[in-house]
Amino acid sequence: MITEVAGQYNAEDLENQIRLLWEKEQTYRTVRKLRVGGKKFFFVDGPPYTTGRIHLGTAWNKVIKDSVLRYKSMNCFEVKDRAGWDMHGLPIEVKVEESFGFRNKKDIETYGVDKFIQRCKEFALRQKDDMTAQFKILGAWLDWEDPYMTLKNEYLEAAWWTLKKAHENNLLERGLRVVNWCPRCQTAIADSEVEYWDETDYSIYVKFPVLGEENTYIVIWTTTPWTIPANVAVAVNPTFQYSKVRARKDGKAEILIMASDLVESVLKIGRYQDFELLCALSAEQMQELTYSHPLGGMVPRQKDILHRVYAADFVTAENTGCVHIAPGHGLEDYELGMKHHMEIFCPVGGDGCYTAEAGAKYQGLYVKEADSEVIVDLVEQGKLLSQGRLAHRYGHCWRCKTPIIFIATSQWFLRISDLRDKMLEEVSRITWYPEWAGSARFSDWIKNARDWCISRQRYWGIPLPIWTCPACGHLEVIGTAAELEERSGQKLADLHRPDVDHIFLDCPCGGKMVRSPDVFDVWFDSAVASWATLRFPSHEEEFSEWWPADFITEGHDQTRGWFYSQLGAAMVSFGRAPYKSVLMHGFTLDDQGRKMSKSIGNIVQPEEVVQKFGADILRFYVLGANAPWEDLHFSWDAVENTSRMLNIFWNAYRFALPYMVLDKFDAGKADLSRYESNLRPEDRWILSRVNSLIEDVTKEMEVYQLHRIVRSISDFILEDLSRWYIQLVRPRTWIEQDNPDKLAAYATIYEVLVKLSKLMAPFTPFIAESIYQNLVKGLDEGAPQSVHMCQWPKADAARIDKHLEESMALVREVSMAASNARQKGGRKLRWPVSEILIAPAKETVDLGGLENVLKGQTNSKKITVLAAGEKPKMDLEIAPVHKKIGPVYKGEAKNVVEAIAAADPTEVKRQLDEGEATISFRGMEYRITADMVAIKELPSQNLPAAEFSRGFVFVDITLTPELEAEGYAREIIRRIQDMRKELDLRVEDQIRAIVDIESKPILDLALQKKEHIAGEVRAANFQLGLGLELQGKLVKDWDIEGVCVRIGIDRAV
RNA sequence: GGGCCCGUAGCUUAGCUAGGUUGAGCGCACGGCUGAUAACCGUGAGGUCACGCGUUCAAAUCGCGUCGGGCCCA
Repeated sequence: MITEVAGQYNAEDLENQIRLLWEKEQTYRTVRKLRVGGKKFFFVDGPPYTTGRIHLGTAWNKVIKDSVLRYKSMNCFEVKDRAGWDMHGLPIEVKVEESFGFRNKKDIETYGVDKFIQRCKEFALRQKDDMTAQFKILGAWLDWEDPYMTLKNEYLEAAWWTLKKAHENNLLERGLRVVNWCPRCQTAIADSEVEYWDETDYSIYVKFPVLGEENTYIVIWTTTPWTIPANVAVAVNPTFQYSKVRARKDGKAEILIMASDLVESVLKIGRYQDFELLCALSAEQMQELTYSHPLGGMVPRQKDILHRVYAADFVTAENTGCVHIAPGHGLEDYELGMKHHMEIFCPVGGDGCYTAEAGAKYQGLYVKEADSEVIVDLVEQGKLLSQGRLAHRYGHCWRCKTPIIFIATSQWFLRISDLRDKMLEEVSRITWYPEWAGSARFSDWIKNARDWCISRQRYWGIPLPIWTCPACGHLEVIGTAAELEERSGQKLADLHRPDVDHIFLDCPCGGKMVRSPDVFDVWFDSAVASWATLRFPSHEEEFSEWWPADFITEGHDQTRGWFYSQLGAAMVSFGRAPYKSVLMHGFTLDDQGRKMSKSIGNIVQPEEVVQKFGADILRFYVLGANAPWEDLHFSWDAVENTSRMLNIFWNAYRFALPYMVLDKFDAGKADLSRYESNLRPEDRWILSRVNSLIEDVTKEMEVYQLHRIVRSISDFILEDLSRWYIQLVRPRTWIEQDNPDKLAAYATIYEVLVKLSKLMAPFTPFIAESIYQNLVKGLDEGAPQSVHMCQWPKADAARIDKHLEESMALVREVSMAASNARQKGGRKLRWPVSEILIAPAKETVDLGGLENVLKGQTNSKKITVLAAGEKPKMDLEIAPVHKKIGPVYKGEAKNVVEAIAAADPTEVKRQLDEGEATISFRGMEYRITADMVAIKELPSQNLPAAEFSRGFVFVDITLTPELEAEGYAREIIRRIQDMRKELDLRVEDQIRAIVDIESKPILDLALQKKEHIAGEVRAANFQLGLGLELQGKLVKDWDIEGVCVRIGIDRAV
C-alpha cells in the first residue's frame, strides 16, 4: 500500500525514521553482502586524525566518498570501504600532556611511559567513537564496525613490513641531518608539521675579523644570534662583486667587507658617518679570506675550526651579501657544509639548550633566551655592527606552537630523492581529477622531493622496528610480530612502546641488539593505509585480490600529505603507486573566502547544518555548491536554497499521493507498459527527460563532476517536474473514475519518481530511501529491501525523444512569453483569451503536437502559428532621425520633422517599403528616405506581445461575453476553493454553497456557468443569485474586479 | 621569491577543456497562481566577465603581464 505523507518535508523526522529502518534491517550489511562477487572497487579512506570533532571539510570529504561508493555499489561493484583512523602522533600526546599539566618529556618519563601510552590510546579510541557518531549522522556508509586503526597491532605490522622492505631495497639510512626541531616536544618534526607566522626577532649585523688584516671585518647578517656560536663559515654569491671600504664613525675608522651593491645601506644601518672605497673584491678573492670567530674566546671548540669563505648560489643580494653559515643549524648551511667537508658543529641539545660544547658561559642556556646574551657579548667584543628588530615569518611546532629550531641530529631516512624520476612516471599513470592536480601540482611537489626523515623522538607512535648492535653496529629490521617473536622468543600483546623497548635480539657477533628508541613520523602511519586496510602482510590473499586502490579522494592540502606519503611508502616497498585514480577536492572556507578558524569565529559545524536543515540537504549542498576541486565558500543562504529545492521535490512527490491512495493505485496500475497508447505527448516528454537525465548523470559521475550532477538533478526537479509536468497533469488527477488518461498520468509520475529516487540515492540517501519505501516497497513486497540495493538506472534510449524535448522547450518559452504579454496587457491568467499568435522571425516553429499543452497553460482557446516573418497588424510609431534630415533639408528640417509627426505611419511605411515616401504638409511635399525615420512596431492595445527566442508571441485579450463568463466563473471557483481550504475539507467532501453577486450583469454572466462552478467545487447544493440570504459555517465577502461577491459554504450532509 | 588553482550582478555561482549575443539562485521591486498551499510561478532593475596587453573576423573562454584570494613550497 502506498501511504499518504503528511505535511512538509521534515528532514529530521524523515532521516531519523530511515536511520531506524536501516538499523532494524541491517541495510548497510545487506547491501554490501549483495555485491560480493561483483567487480571489485577498492577505495581507501584517507584516515582523519582523531581530534574528536569533525568539521565541515571532513564532512564534505566523507560525503563525496559515500556518494561515490553508493554509486559504485548500485553499479554492482563490490566495494572495499573500511573507514580509517589516524590515531598516533604528537597532537594526541600533547592533549594528554596538557591534561596532566606536563611541560616536557621528563614529566612523561616520571609519570611512566606505559601509563602515558595507555592514556593516549584511550584518548584516541574515545575520540574515534565520537567522530564515528558524527560521520554516521551524515549518512556516510563506510565500514564503521571494522575500521582500520593505526594503533592496532596488525596496522603496526604493516608499517614494520614496509620499513623492512625499504631496508631490503637499500633505501633506509641513518644520518646526521639538520631537521626542524621542536625544543618543547624534543623531537624532529616534518616540514609539513611546521606552521609559519610572523614573529619579531633580532636583526643583527656582525663583524667577523679577517685573519691577517688589521681592523678588517666581513659583515654578515642574521636573525638568530644564538646560532653565532656555531658559525663555521661565510657564504658569498659567486656572481656578486664585493667591496672593501674604510668606514668612519665617531672618529674611529674600520675596514669592512660586503657586497658592493649593499655598502651604502649597510653603512647607513650601522650609522657610519662616511666611508671610502678601498678596493673591489671578486667572489674568487673573497674565497681566499679566512677569519676568526667573533666569540672565539667563549666557545672553546671554535679555536680548532678554520673559518673560511665559500661560494653558494643561495646567497641573495640582500642585507650584506655575506651569509653566516652554521652547518649544525640550517638546512642550506648543512648542505654547503657537507659539500666542503666542514665540521657539522651543533652545540645545542634536544631540549633547545646549549651543551658543554658551547662553552661554560652558554651551557644550559635556552637558545631563544640566549639571543640577548650573545648580542651583549658581541658588543663587548666590539663585533656588533648594528642591532634591530624585525618581523618575519618564522616556523612553529604545529601542535604546541613553540618556535622551532634547526639542529643537526642523527635520524632515520628513506632515500626518496633517489626515486624522483620513477615517482613522476607513476604519477603520470594515475588518473587525476582534475587533470592538473597530478600533471602540475603533484608533479611539481615530487620534483622537489627530499629524503624522508621518518624518525621521531617520541612515545605515542609506531615504534621503529630497527635493532642495532652497540658492539658491532649490525642492523636488523623486523617485519612482523611473528618474526620478532621468533627472533627474541618473546611474544608481545601490544607492539607499542615501552614493551617493545625491552626486547633485545641476539647479534651474530654475540652482543645484544637494542631497538632504536624512536617512533615513526605519523605520516608514515597513514602512508601504508592501502595495504594495511587489506590486513597485509598477514592476509596476502586479500592484498593480491584488491591492491592497488581504484580510487581515493582528499583535499588539496594532501598533495604534500597523504597523496605523497602513500606514494613514497609504496615506492620504497612495492616500486609502484598504490592508487589508480585521485579526486582532489577543495577546502571549506567561510562565505567571504576566509579560512574557518576559532579566532575569527566563523566556524560552521556540520552538525549545526544537519540540525537546522538535515543531512541530505548538507550533502546535496556541499556536492553542488561548486566544482569539487575548488574551495567551497560556505553560505547559509545557499544551504537554505538547497533546502527549498528538496522541499519542492518533496511536494512534487507528495502531490500525487492523495490521489493514488484514493484511487487505490497498485502494482498493476503502476505498470507503465499498460498505458503506452494512452500516454499524452507531455507524458512521453517527461519520460524522455528523465531518461536523458539518467544519461547525463551517469556520464558526469564517471568523471566525478559532482557539481554538474547536482545541478542536472535540481534543474530537472524544479523546471521539468515541478514547474511544468505537475502543472500539466493536475487536471487529469481530478477525474473521478478510473480512466486510462488519468492512470497513464499516474503511471508516468510513478515511473519518474522511482527513477529519480534511484538516481538521487547516492547523493541524498535518506529522502531517496523514504520515497522508495513508500512507492516501491509499498506496492511490491518482493522488491529489493532498500533503494541502495537497486541497480543504478539505465537510460532507456527508446524513451528519449530529443525532438519532443526541443518542442516542449519551445512551448515553455511561448507560454512564458504569453504570460509576459498578458501582464503587459493587464489580463490575469485566470481569464481565458481567445487566441495566441506565434510570430516566428526567421523559420517557422513546430509545436510537435503540443498545441493542447500550450492552450492549457496559456488559458487560451486557439493557437495560431504564423508563417516566418509574418506579423499580425500592429500599431506603428514613426520617429524622425534628425541626423539624416538635417543635412538634406537644412532650414526646412523643422517642418519636415513636424510633417513626419503628423503623417500616417502605416502609409509612410507602405511607401518606404517600395522606395521613398512623400509626405504632404502645409501645402508642401517632402520626400523621405528610409534612413530619415525610425519605424517601431507597437503591439496594439488588444494584442500585447512579448519576445521569445524565435520571434514574438501575441495574445489577443479582446473580451467576449463567453470569455468573461468563464473568467468570472474561475474567480468564484477560486474563492470557494479557498474557503473549502479554510474549513479544512477533504478533497472528496461535498459542500453546500450560496453565492450572492450584487451586480446584475455580472450575475448573468456567472449564471451561464452555474453547473460548471458547482461541479468544480463539488457543491451538492448550489445557489447563485442577487439578494440571497447567506448561510453556512463560513461566510465571506469578496471583491472580484470591483464587484462585491458574498459567499457562504458549509459541508453537505 | 617559486608552483598550482581561483577572480563573472549586492551575495553564492554556471559557462572556460573544444572562442561565436554571459545563464541561474538568493536578495530587491512589481505582478500572478491557488485541490503541492506557512508552498509555488512570472516580470523587472542589477555585469567595463579583476585590470592591462596580445592572438583572432570574433575572447569571460587562448597567450603574456599586473593586482587580489586560497593551498603548497622556499
